[in-house]
Amino acid sequence: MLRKRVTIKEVAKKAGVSTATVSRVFNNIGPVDAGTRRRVQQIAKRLHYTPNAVGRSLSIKRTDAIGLLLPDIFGEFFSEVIRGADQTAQQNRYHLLVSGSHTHRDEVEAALRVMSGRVDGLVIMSPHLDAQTLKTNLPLNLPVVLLNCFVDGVSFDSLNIDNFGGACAMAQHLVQHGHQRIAVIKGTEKNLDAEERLRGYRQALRENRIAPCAAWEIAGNFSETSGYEAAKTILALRPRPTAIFASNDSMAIGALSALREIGVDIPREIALVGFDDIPVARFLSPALSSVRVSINGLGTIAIKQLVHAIREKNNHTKQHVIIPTSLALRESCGCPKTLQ
Amino acid sequence: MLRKRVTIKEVAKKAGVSTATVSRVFNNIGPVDAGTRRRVQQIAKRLHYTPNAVGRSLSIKRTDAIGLLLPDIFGEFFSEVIRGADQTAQQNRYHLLVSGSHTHRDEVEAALRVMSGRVDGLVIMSPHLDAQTLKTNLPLNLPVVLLNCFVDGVSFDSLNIDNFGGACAMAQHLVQHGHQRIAVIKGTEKNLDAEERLRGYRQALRENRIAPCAAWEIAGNFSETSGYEAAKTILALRPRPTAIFASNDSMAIGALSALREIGVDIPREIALVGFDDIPVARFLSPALSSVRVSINGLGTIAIKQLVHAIREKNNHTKQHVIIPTSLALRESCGCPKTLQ
DNA sequence: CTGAAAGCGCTTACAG
DNA sequence: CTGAAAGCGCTTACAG
Repeated sequence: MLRKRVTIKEVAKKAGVSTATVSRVFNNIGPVDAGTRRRVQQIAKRLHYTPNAVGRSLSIKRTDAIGLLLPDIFGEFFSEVIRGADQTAQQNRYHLLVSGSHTHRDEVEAALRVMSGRVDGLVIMSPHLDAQTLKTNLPLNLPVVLLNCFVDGVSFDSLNIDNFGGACAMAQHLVQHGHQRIAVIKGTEKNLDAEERLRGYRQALRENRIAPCAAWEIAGNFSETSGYEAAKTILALRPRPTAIFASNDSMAIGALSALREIGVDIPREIALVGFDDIPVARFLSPALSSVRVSINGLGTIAIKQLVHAIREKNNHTKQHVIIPTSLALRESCGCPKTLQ
Repeated sequence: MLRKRVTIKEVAKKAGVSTATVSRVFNNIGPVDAGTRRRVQQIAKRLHYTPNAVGRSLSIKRTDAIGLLLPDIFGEFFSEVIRGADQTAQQNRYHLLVSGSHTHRDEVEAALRVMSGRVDGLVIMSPHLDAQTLKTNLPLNLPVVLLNCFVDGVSFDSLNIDNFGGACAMAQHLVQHGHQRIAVIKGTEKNLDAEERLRGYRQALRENRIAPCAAWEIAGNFSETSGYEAAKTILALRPRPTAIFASNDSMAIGALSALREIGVDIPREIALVGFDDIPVARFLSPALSSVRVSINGLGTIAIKQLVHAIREKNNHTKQHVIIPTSLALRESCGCPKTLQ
């Protein structure tokens, strides 16, 4: 039996009051006679009335929700981001709405439009996105924080990982372990994180008078499978590299399984390091050395920036924050076993 | 400079047409003169106009969005669910809105209300939720699919993992390996998955004339840390169990790290198995045996059920689907090394 | 303490 | 091909 959704009107009618009164009851606002209140609540319950958020939002011009736009979601990285963001949103009395898996440009645009009407502000994590696309698809003056995006200008708050610094430090560390032939498994093409990490890697080599070499730079796309494939390619190189720098941990995990399959000893024959330090990294065997980023901190800080922007009605000086990284050194690069 | 959000009215005025025409242009509907269309588009672009989804939704009584309500999000499990759901939603031209980290009952209720107005249907994954709570917090006749929830009755579609069967089969397998003292690390209390898995474990013992023993049933909450703690407790038991059945992989990962820390050989001294078969399980060392569930299949199927419900205006016979499990047998229980 | 009415931003039969 | 007007479900000054 299909019944129409019950609205405030019907409740009002059945209770013999105006919609204004019902609204007051449901928002716990203004003075309402105790008896009236009880009657309205009873009727509402009997009718299974629940206020329609869309009507409400349109009226008050506020949604109390924050949107988080993500690229392809997989692995632990994104659940950590979501977790940090969700917690912080709730602390600030916002609900978090997540939308994911947008790889193609038109998907992103569609998602932007869908989200933009439903939230008071937006955290956007979308690798290749230009300012123009954002401006044409978002309402003027919607508070926005760009997470790991490459967008210049002063229109938006932004938050980035220190990819360059982290990658450079890690590659330096490998050199200090005595490695001279260090292969890198690159991240997704045209992805900002990927590019910066590669740049950091190259910089470290140069600083140590090692010429970067195209043969050592293997394509990858941040997935475990691509790491697996890349490792196989690397193992076939002659002379064989003695260390592998995977541009993220998922690819390092894939590489790890390839190396184990072939029976290569890590770190003795080949050292292996990753980037992100996802929670599972320390539980791998050998425990994976990685560039540590506070992943859920990413979510937390982005939401804090956004909440600030919303409170200021987006009328504030935009902030460009860079999150520092550190090295989590474990067995896979030859450092002593720890569970740091 | 704070400017008000630009609306359809302003575009209409600046373009010298009615709002109806602007609407037609933006929805690519009805006949609009090519010149008029171009003019409207130009003005809209110049003004950075983007249609307000809330106004639209209210008018057409449709949101083209589906909501996914999750409990605490962490680890790979949830990203996999989200991924499956997102993909399937997009295939059906719906946008997926995810809301997570609802543990307390009032948080869940708030989330239900917030979501319910913004979507055309809802997939709800919330371990302990009763039919009454759902009914009072959701609009009558909103299509809902319950994922891994324990709600009786015929009002909602539901989707569950065969937790009992999977756990029973895995415990049987351990017995076949010769284990007589099998400890179990339990999942979160009052969680349906947790209870069913425990029930399956006990059933297997009984079928093999092994008396279930309270000392072997260690508390846990599905997190890595709780698995770590539980393993320490188990190692102190005398006589010591020869196998550990963790109620999910995250806890197995925690247990793994505790065992390695103490220097216990897996599987020789203690066999270890998990549940879920998250992607990283096969990459652990030793590779983790686990009860395999198609996690992203969970998301996929739930969305398919929901889309069907929406199309039928919720006026269909409700379906109760149970997803089967299988055993992914690897090194950690003493089975040969494979990367299946 | 309560209600009539305007308004939030859109869509859509209807009439022209 | 185009517009005036009603309506979607709510909130909120304003008046009483």
